[in-house]
Amino acid sequence: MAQAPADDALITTYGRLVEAHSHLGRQLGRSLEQQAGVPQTWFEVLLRISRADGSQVSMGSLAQQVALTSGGITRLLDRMIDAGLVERVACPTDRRVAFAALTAQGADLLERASSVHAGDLRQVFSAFSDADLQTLDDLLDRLRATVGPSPTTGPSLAAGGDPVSTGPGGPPSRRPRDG
Amino acid sequence: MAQAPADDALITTYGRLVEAHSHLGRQLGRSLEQQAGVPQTWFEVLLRISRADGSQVSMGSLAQQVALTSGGITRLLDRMIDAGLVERVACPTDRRVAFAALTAQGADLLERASSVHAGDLRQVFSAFSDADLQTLDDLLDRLRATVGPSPTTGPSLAAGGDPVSTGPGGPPSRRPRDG
DNA sequence: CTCCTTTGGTTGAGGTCTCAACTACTGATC
DNA sequence: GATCAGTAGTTGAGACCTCAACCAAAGGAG
Repeated sequence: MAQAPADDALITTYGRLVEAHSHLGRQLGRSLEQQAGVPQTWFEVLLRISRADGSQVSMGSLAQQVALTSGGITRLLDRMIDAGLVERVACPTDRRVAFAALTAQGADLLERASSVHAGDLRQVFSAFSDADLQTLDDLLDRLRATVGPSPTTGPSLAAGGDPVSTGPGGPPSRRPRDG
Repeated sequence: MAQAPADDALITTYGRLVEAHSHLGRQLGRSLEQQAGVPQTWFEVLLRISRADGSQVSMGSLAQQVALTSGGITRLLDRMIDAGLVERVACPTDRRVAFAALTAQGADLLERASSVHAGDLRQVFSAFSDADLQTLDDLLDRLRATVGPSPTTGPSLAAGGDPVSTGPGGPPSRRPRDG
């Protein structure tokens, strides 16, 4: 385990990121679910759709934004459609493409959930100054930029208009480990 | 969505954190798996065990550190034990407790994987100055601190075993950083 | 010592995701 | 216009996780 202390520090820094995200995510997700009745994944989808240009996004773009594979997004949307929150809209210019759009009910729920989420975040960030937040935004953006969003099986690029950016795709492939 | 722009900004900031984590995580996980043959979850576990006091951790503590429920950690360990990387060690003073410890093979794998991981991280952070890293560490620590470690089904709080960082909650951590 | 509450961990049932194979459609080439 | 490679999305099988019920041991009260 004797590695350069600098490497160790990097690993630890990354560990901080992972922990910050997982702890926050768990807490915020729980709150969202209890107070607004929406799983955090659903909220994420609703938000992305509403922020997209024309309030609709292709499945592929959505998949990238929420870090799911195309297969994953298909089923997630299926469930949300069953719940009456979103609907599939056929693309008029490319019949392969399916857009996701909010229903009135979905938009309504998003609004309520956003309010809850914002409240939670205000608490979480209560000890952060505007400068802190700005710095954090900057660092996270740079971090995000180092690696292109590289999820998915399928789509390659997203259409614009997302809250938190979009970008080119990356290489797939993976080997499962048998147990 | 008539909400205060400040709220909107917070939501977006949090979105950045989520994205930074998910994109990085996916990429690093893939690399780890391809180059070292370890799923990133396993790596995380190996690392936490090795860094724990006495190179052993209780299941509960481990569960918290990797953000899994107790049920989840039980099975994860089962798989890793099957693979010969870790072993369960009975606690001599409390027969309810099971410790996880590395086998020689596990320690070996960890060492190789750490090297891969550190290399990846060096690339990821290549555009970050020492000051940047320090700032990032600080911000993430503060973020982590706003919410206590979340409850995982079962254990309420674990003994010791600070995450992956240098010091337990207290003062903002000092990072040993050298070229 | 016995009862009872609390805590650590494991197990069964159910849910969501990834991977890989497959269908449908587009656009380029001949 | 027919062919073929590439792209968008869906679907089946398998992996992994969470929730909740459960067992075993520890610790305090009577």
